[in-house]
Amino acid sequence: MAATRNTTDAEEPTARQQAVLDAVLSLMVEEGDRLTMTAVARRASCSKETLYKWFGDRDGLLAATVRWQAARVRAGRYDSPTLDIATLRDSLKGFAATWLAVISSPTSIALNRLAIGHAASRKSNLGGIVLENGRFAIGERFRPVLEAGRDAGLLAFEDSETAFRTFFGLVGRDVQIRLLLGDALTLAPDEIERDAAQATDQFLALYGQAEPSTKVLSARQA
Amino acid sequence: MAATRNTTDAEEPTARQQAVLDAVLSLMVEEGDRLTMTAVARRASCSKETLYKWFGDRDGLLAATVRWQAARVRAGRYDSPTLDIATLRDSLKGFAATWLAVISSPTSIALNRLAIGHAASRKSNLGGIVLENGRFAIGERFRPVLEAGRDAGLLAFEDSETAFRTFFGLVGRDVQIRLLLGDALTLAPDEIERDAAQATDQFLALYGQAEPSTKVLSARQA
DNA sequence: AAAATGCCGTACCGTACGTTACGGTTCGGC
DNA sequence: GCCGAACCGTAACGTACGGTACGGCATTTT
Repeated sequence: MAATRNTTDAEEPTARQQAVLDAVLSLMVEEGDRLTMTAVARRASCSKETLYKWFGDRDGLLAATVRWQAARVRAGRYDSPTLDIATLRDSLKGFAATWLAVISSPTSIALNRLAIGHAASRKSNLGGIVLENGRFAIGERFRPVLEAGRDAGLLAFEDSETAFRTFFGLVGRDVQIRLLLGDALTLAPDEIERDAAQATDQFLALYGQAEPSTKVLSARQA
Repeated sequence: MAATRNTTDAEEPTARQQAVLDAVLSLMVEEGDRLTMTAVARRASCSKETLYKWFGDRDGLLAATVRWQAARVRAGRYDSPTLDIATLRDSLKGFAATWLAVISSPTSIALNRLAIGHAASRKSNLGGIVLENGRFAIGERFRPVLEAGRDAGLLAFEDSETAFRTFFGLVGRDVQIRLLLGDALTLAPDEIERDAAQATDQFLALYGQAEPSTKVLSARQA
């Protein structure tokens, strides 16, 4: 209900158009707010007239950019949710690490800032598109993993959505809001791995079926 | 390090100025992006010249508004962290419920959207002010509660900051980002109570010293 | 070869908004 | 009753930016 447009109602952009959208992304990361149509045209070496012909108006360009970036992020796959605890843990940890890497990337930060600023106005919900391709998309891909874990007797929960929201909170904590507000928080790859592992252990301590006492202890450390 | 200005470097605004800042807040909630100086002057029944004399420029007005709202939210007190488990649980749950109520309030949403949009530009970090008075302020007030719990042998953790960040994640989950992006998520007071209780139980299951097996089970349900 | 199409670069228009300036009004002090 | 300060309401200015129009060049089509 949060998004009115799905992600497939527009055909794939041409190579030249993809170059334009990449220019928008780079400009967004570098200049943040100063994302002006003139600047996009200059960066992409195209005319404003072309921008308007291809994307309709500024909001259309931004929406196309969001979808373009979403298609790129959606690359990761997480099938084969096999049945032993080690594999499940790896799947969870992989999810967590991927998600942390995404939300801490400059592109994601700039994109979310833009969408949030847009949500303040009314028109053309970029926020809905971002939600649909970010938070909700990952939840949708996460559900089969959780339910396979439950079917294998490794996890116990009533509602997979609720369980996922807990995992989401354990993984993200205050990272996204701090980055969005401009905090100079940096996440090195090894930190991401460590935080992902901790969140996974904590999640398994809460929802795992196996004897969790040792997991609880290990989950207590940073 | 996230904020360059503290919250006490400006004297208390006069009653008339507070009325102006309240006008800014109400306008922010209603109009979102369309927060124009002319609109503020009209809403507050004052002249633009007065706005500029009192607050310097638009950013000064916004910064004063953020500080004014922060001073209002900071009202809640959480002392007397006594030593039994029931009181500790109540303190945690009270914290969680207050925080959920804050981040889901229209004022907080509008304020954070504004600050995040501002963080995209460079000048005058509203984001830092919001962080300092929101996320970091509550963490600072939370620390004594956690450490009292540890001193009483009820909690086990090495770093109180890390423990708090876990609690933060368990409480907030995806609520704030969804609301900021415009999702039509509503939190009724009884839902807040329930979610706060669940997050508290989950946190105690992870960090509590007492036998956690029953807590783990109760924390599994939504 | 000529016409057409697609696109770049740039100049231009209209508007929204931050900021300033100014005339008129209220009010406390003498 | 008068003065000056503070403040309201509004008009005016400058700029930034979304959107449009147009001339020129290259590639394709007929």
